[in-house]
Amino acid sequence: MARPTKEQKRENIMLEALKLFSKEGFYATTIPDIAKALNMSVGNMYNYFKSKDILAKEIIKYISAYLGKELRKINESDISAKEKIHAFVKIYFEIAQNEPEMIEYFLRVYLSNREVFKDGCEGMICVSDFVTEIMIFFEEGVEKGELRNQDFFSAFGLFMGYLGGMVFLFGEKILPNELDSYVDDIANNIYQALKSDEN
Amino acid sequence: MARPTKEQKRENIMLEALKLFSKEGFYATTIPDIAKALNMSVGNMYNYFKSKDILAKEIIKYISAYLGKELRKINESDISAKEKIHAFVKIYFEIAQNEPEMIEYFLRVYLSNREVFKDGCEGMICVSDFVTEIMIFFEEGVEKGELRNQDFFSAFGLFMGYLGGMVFLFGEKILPNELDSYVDDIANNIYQALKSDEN
Amino acid sequence: MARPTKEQKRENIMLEALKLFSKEGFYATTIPDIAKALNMSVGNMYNYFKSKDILAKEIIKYISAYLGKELRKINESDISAKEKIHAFVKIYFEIAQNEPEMIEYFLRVYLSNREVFKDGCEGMICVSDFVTEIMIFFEEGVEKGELRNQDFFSAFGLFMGYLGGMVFLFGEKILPNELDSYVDDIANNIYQALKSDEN
Amino acid sequence: MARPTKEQKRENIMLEALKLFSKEGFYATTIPDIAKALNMSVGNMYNYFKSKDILAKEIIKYISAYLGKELRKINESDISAKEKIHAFVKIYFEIAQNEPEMIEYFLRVYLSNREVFKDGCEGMICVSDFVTEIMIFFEEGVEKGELRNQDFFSAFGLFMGYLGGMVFLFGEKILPNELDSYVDDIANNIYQALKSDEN
DNA sequence: GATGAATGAGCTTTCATTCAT
DNA sequence: AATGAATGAAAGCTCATTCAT
Repeated sequence: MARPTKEQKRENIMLEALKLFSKEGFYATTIPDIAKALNMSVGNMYNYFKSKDILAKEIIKYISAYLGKELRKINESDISAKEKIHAFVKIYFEIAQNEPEMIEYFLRVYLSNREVFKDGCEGMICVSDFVTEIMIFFEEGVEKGELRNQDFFSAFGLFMGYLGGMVFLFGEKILPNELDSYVDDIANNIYQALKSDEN
Repeated sequence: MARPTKEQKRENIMLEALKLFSKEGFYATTIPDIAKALNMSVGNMYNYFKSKDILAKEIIKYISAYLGKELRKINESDISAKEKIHAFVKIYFEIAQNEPEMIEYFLRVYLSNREVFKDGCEGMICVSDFVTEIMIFFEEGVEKGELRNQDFFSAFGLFMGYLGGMVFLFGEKILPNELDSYVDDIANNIYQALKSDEN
Repeated sequence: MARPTKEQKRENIMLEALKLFSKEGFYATTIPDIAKALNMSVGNMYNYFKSKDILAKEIIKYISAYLGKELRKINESDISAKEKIHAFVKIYFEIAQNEPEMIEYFLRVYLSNREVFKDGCEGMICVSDFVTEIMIFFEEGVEKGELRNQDFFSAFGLFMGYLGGMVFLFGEKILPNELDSYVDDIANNIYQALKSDEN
Repeated sequence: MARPTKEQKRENIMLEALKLFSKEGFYATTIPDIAKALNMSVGNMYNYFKSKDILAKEIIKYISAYLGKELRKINESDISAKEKIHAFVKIYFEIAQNEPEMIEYFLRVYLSNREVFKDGCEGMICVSDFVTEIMIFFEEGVEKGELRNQDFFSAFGLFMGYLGGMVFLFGEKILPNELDSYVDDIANNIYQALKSDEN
């Protein structure tokens, strides 16, 4: 078996840290915890990421790129805005169910620990890949007359807040059913909220 | 001037801690920070709250009760579901704008630091006052035929996620306008999503 | 026995740290070392000095004030410059012999670890009490015609370098005799170097 | 271009380390720092010097040999003790001005970090080349009746302490003028202090 | 000889909590 | 109730040194 490259090791570390940060919290996860989970020495961790904060920032960029790529696929497909919303919700919940760490990290680490991301992730710098795709979806929908022309942030907040809220409830084990059983309802709710009056 | 009662002092401490926790983060705020802001000794703080975690839990209950009371007023008023939604959004954004600590605490301290609230605030125990009112609103709306009879959590997630998301964007200074300028749009979006098909 | 005041404790810590720093070196002495020598917890040390660097800076100021006070006594006495030089050398060597830490600290910690004293002790800020007295001595001697009017730094370098060098040799156990046996020779050498031509 | 011999590489490393140790301090300079400055791997450094301490000791020997050689030239020239003192001071200050690392290393690394040089450089073992020349100068001067017959260490301390002190003041940027402008004053001061009474 | 990833002990510093007064 | 000095475990991080390649 070939030895992993430095880049692969970096990714390994990010994935493990992602898991721990999202599950235990950023502050409750120590560098030794991460190192131990990776069977790696503490000192060596610092050969890959110069600080815990930098590691956290790299992870959110990684997630944003990952989610952004998924959304781009949907944006590029030749379907209606309504169908795209459904596809968005579906993929989002699939990820939340199968790789919950990513969404949890977004909600519980990135959105919450402002002090950590203050320097270097101002505004939406570190999640631009992801946000950009939402923006593209929305603007194309408006252009084609499928969506109502409202303030982008109203629409964005609806999307992300709604989905995030559901995943949060899921993570808290408050939801009585599996996430995917909500896809239709929620996609519909979002569509009702965003569609142009003509539809 | 009468000496404050023990209960009043407790509230004072909670309000100050609320401010600091929401602004600086739970972990970035130390007990000495809170004590200093209150002109109080560290040791004495522990006469009122036995630990930092307990303080954090008391605060979320306090907020839930406060917000719940506001919502109850709306629920008890004799207006349509559509108007209630508008009133909800309005009061929520007003609070977020004038006393942002409460909502910020909800989003950034309570929702994010699971490890802190794990014991004692499982599920929705510590926010039940608030959640209950949303539930009442929703069920009455459905009963009266104003709202579509969908899964409660779909509706709840929409409400709380959407509003939370907007306040988050506001807190990040990403929103180009003041929060109140979004009230109509958002109330409308929510209503479109929740209303019964007959309307 | 009365409990020591906070100021007395600060002084205690400085004296102990002074001893250790000068004997073992600044970097080879750890905060736990100092705490243990004082029967004190590591954490409590930080209630008195916010960092190791700050502690080091406070110590040099303390030493400078202490030595400055000794020199002032001599400056204020009504004796000739030649006698003052002798008294200077004598007291300096006495201190070096009885409380060697002070002079050693000056030579081995303060003069050597520039990186530590960079911020806050630029130039002679932290040793001004001491340097000022040397300056007064020199200028008065010149004024009275007892000393040659040469560049102050030539004279200062002679004084401090010479005495420092001797103490250094003593500390290294290179000197075959006790320090005080050199007092006459050295005082004489300095006087020969500084005296005005008329004498 | 011929490949450098192992000995040349060793010297290269010493010169670079000398520069860094004297500028940044022994403890503030890491082995990776030195390796990077040399475009060399950390591991390979250890093929030339078995430890950081050993490197430091080799450097002081190197400096002592270098300075000793300069002094020998003066000692071997056919000039008076007074002229030799002047030549000593001149060359010392020239080196301090043009290659300040050497003298700085002597003052700030060797003299200060006793713990590092403890084993292997006791007494004057590692600086004997240099000290020997001072000794030769002094003894010849006494023999020829040019210098007063006093304790060698009094004279040595004067020499090295004085010059060291001046270089230190220079390094601290406290001196108002360039070092060479002090040569005459200082050489004269030293001569006045050491000359035999007959002169 | 040369590389640089890996090790791990040990450092400075923080902070929730306790407790003598 | 009130004080704040004291505790000590634990964190993030560094770095001399080793070693497989």
